Amino acid sequence: MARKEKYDSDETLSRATSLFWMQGYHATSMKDLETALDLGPGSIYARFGSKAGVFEAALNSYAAGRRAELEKYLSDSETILEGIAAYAGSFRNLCERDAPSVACMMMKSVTELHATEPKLQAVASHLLDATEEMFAEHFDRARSAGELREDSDPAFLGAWLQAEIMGIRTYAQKANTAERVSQLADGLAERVRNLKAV
Amino acid sequence: MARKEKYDSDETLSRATSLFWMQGYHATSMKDLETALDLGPGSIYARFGSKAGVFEAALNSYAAGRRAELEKYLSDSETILEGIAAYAGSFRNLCERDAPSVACMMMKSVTELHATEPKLQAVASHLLDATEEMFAEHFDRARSAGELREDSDPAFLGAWLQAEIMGIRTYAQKANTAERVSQLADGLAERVRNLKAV
DNA sequence: ATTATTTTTGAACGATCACTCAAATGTGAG
DNA sequence: CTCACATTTGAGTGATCGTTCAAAAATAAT
Repeated sequence: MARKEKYDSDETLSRATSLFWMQGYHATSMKDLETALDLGPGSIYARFGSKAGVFEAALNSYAAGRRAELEKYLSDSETILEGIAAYAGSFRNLCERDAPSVACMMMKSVTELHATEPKLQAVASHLLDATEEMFAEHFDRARSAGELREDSDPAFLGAWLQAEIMGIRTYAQKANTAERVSQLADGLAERVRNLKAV
Repeated sequence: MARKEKYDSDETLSRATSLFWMQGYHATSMKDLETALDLGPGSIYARFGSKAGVFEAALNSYAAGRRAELEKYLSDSETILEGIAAYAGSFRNLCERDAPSVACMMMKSVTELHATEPKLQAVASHLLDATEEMFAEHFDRARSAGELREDSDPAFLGAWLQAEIMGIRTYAQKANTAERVSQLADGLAERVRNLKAV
């Protein structure tokens, strides 16, 4: 029974994510989504309920992708601290990536939607909190493993790392910043490594 | 000859700036502007030419305000480096301010408009560059005055400071971050002070 | 084949979008 | 008082906004 979905739902969602990530919420119209997803408005509303619903799903999918990214750096590194540092340093080539935007989608959303779409802004805010929490947990594990100085504050370091990354990614939105971005990312990675216990 | 303008042009511009700063470019409609400025569409188009024209004027006005702000901290401080540090530290109460947005308007614009309004994005990008340049010049003056270590790179420090501030201001867009923001701003001010020559 | 169920299609809705322009209004010089 | 002119007013432009929904199409069980 039942007709097949025209496209795999993951593929559909990832196209929506690209579009929203690139253009933001308000600048992306349903028409844009219809052409990008190659679906009629009815199909989109049947699956997501509203434009805001598509956005929320896209944002969650984006966050999951970023989570996986960090995990990869951690599992590829000898120590936890080195994993975090490698992740931080990975932003050195931010400007050369062919992503929909150099800025993080959660970050873009939390600033764009603050005054106009409080519910969606809250979703983005919570996802960023979860990311910060994740950073903090890894710092905490590193401390337990004796990699970090005893007087380190993992919760603060989580907030600090998130703010640092936000800074670099926002700075990278300016024109001709590739070189500086590399320097900034290198500097950040070094500061993370300098947290190491003596 | 000629009828008087209904309002002082500075007042008009500052209201437009508040609105765009708060809501961003795409989420702000001409209707919004008409009510906020208490002006008909004809008047607005006569003065600014287009919605983009209003935005550009608002952005320039915003940038001038920020420039003045930094100058104030510098003239109130004994040394140049201390002035910069005081400015950096001033973001400790970012969340308590009653500004239209905790995030910087240039920063919001450069991320929001990248894909959809390249001309306006370029305006924001250039204004941010001018700000970075201003930071760099002050660092350079500080170095010449012997306040900074000889091996300091003022141009890099300008970029670094801008990215740091961007990070804190974006982080502050999340909910319940007032305390963390204070810690981050204090930390930044301290790092600036640590640039001092030994 | 028929039926039940799911999905797609796309025309259409009222609201709002950025913007235009002719007419009204106010102002100071002569 | 009159006239020249800058400015405001606000109705109206066509286009696009997010959304709805009835009808068509596709699938799988009976």
